[in-house]
Order: sequence, then structure tokens, then C-alpha cells
Amino acid sequence: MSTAEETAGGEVAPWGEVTPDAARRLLVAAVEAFAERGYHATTTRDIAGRAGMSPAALYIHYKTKEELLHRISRIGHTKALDILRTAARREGTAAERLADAVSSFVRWHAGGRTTARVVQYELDSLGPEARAEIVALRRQCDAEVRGIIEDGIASGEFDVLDVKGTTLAVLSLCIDVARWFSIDGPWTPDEVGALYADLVLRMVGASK
Amino acid sequence: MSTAEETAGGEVAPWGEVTPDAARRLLVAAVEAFAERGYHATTTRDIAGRAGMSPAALYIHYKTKEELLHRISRIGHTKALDILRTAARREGTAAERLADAVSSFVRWHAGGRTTARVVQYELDSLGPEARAEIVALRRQCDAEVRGIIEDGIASGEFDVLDVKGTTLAVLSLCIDVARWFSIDGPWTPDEVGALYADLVLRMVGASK
DNA sequence: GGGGACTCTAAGCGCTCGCTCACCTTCGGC
DNA sequence: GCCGAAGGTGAGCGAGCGCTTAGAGTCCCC
Repeated sequence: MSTAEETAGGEVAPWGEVTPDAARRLLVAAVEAFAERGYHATTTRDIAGRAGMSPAALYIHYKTKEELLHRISRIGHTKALDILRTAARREGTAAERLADAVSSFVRWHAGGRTTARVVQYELDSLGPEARAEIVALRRQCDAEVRGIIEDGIASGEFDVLDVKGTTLAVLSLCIDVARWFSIDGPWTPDEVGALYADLVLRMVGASK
Repeated sequence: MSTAEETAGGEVAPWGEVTPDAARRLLVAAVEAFAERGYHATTTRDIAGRAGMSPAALYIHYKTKEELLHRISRIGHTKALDILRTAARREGTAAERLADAVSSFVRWHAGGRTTARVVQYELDSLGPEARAEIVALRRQCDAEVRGIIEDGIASGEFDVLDVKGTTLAVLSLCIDVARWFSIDGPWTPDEVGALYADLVLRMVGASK
């Protein structure tokens, strides 16, 4: 990731695409605040304060508080889809690709748990049009995972009763990592990624 | 469940223990509002309005808005723990008990998704003391599931690499049902419960 | 039928919210 | 050295928030 940067929290934050600098600082501050307290409990004064600016400065770069959430959500979902798509389209068996998809997707949710929490849990705070755009991205994520599982069934690697349900369960398992993962906990993002890849291979009947 | 009642949404709502009647109506209204919009986005006027009362009526039965969330959270977590404990302590093999625990826990999250959503996702909105009480209940839930898995390993039924991680993943999978399940979706709570019981047995290496 | 306990309401207090506006600085181009 | 654009500030508006208070209605016990 050429645009990745390190924040104070030690997370990978690919916000390099957001310019100018002040707009990026505000967006990063918003991600942290939304993740900590939730969208509705976060005030625009809090966001501006974290970015070292006055409350009014926020409105130079963003029309509303919701636009901030929308931008965060779109960037985050695009990144998530990119991760799954890369794993789905690499070379290898379906089992290798599924393990790759799960472990990298989980690493993203664990390592970037601040961003992931906002992206995955504040969807309902968006207005109807913004939410529709994000929901479309989610469906593409779903399709990538389902594609790998279908490939594995076709090749005889996997043994799955309910493709749709299993796809949903796999994504659900990964997404929920953002809820419980803590950097102070007993695992590193890599360890959770490896554990979950193993569990998911068992779920699709591909374990050795 | 002798105290269970049917709400307009068709959910099982075991709020019979809450008296008097006005206090229960307010609590049910609060559950619905918190589930739909989140704790912070819900106003006390909205809760009172749903219960057919004036805003001030809320404060006759509850000291603060947070007390409502606390009561909901405690009742819900107690019920969740009760479900897991019942499954864990019944007769049968570890596989049977685990399947029972998962399917009934999932049914509760799917069928009572309104309650479950509040219980599982609004924890951070509680104050420190209230949160500590709820976190203790959650740890007991974790212990029940871990107990079944450890039994299965001891009896040779299960093949698990990381007991703590697998326990967490099983609970995580079940809890996240409250996030995505919709009564308008393609599954009934029973179907999701059965699917998830199968997936979890695969995760612990107990599938036939 | 009088009095206290309980339940609920109308009105509104003090506060903080998202957001705006008038104004100030900084800076590159000519 | 002047100018307009861009980026910033302090003060504050209207609205809605959680919550309180004074008092009215209703019930039961005597």
C-alpha cells in the first residue's frame, strides 16, 4: 500500500488520497471519534478539536457532518472490496484463495479496527442515497466471497450445504472482528487472520 | 417461556417481569427505538411518544434515559446467559450440546433481533459501573460455550487448535446475526439456527 | 366523602447541538 | 505593493435535547 500511513494508534490508515491536508486531518479525527463514541454521540466540535481547529473550519471542507461519514464509508468499503477482489482473483486453488481472502480481510478489520468499526457499524446513520451507494459496494464484497466458494464446490474442494448462508456467515465472522478486537488483547491481527482462515476452511469442508 | 409475549413486530419479548404496565410499555418502546436508531439518536420524547405518553411520564418510572438502557441490557443478557446455560447443562454429547447452544442462541438473536441489537451493540453507551455489570454477564456466556468445547476436546469429539479463539469466534458468529438478520430475508430464525449449528460443528472438527 | 398515594400532563429551564456569518490572515501572480 | 482566492476564526442563531416542576386526575382505604 503506497498510500498507507501510520497514525498515533499504530493503525494502517490509507487516507493519503484525501486532500488538502486539513481535510485529511479532519477526516482522520472523525474516524477516531466515530469509532470511539458512535456517529450520533460525536459532536462537530469534538471532531474539529481533535484536528486542532475551530468548529467552523469543518464546514470549509465538508458540507455536513454526514458528508464526513459518507466519505469515510465509501473509502473504507472501496478498500475492503479491493482486498477481497485481490484475493479472489489471484492464482491458486479455491482453498488458497479463500484462506487468503479471509486472513487479509480479518487483518484489515483487526489492524484498522477504528476505521472498520465506523465502516461496518455506522451504515444506518447515513441518509438513503448515501446508504444505497454503500450497500451496493457491500453486495460486491459478498459476490467476491461467494465466487470463491462456488469455485471450490465446482472443483470438488469444498463441501457446502447452503452457499448463500455460508457466504454470509464467513463475511459476518470477519466483520464482527471489528467489534471485539482490541490491540491490548492476546492476539495480533496476523494471528486472528490465520485462526479465522483455518476456521473458515473447516466451515466449507476443506480442512485437511 | 411462560412470560413471553408477542409484540406487533412478531418478536418474542419476555418483558412480563417488568411492572407496572406503564413501565413495561416504556421499556418496550425504548427497545424498539434504540434498535432502529441507536441509543444516542433516540430522544426521550420519541420513547414516551411510542408508549403513548408525555415526555415527563418516562421519569416517573426511570431515573434517566441510561437507566432504561441498563435495564434492557441486564434483562437481555440474563436471558442470553440462561439460553446458553440450559444448553450447556443438558444431557448429551458435547456435539449435541454445542449444536443446541448455537441453534437456540442464534434463534434468540434472529427472532428477537430488536432486543438483541440493543443488547449487543449499545453496550458502550452505558456508564462505567453499568457496563462492568454487563461485561461480567458476557464473560459468563463465554465460559459456558468454552466449557462445552473443552468437554468435546476431552472426550475426543472435537479437534480444536485454539480453544479461546474458537470460543470467541463461535460467539461472535452468533452475535453478529443480530446485525444482519431481517424478518423479510430468505431465512427463518430456525433455519439460520440449524445452518449455524452445522457450521459451528465443522469449526470444532465434529462434523460427520 | 375526605385524604393520601400514585400516575400522568403542560410548560419550560438550562444547555448543547449542527451549522452560519462577518471578518481576519496568508500567499502566489503580476 | 496590490489583489483576489483560499483557508481560518469568534461569536452566536434557532432548534432540540435531557430532565424538572407545579399541579390535575384517579383510585383505594377508612
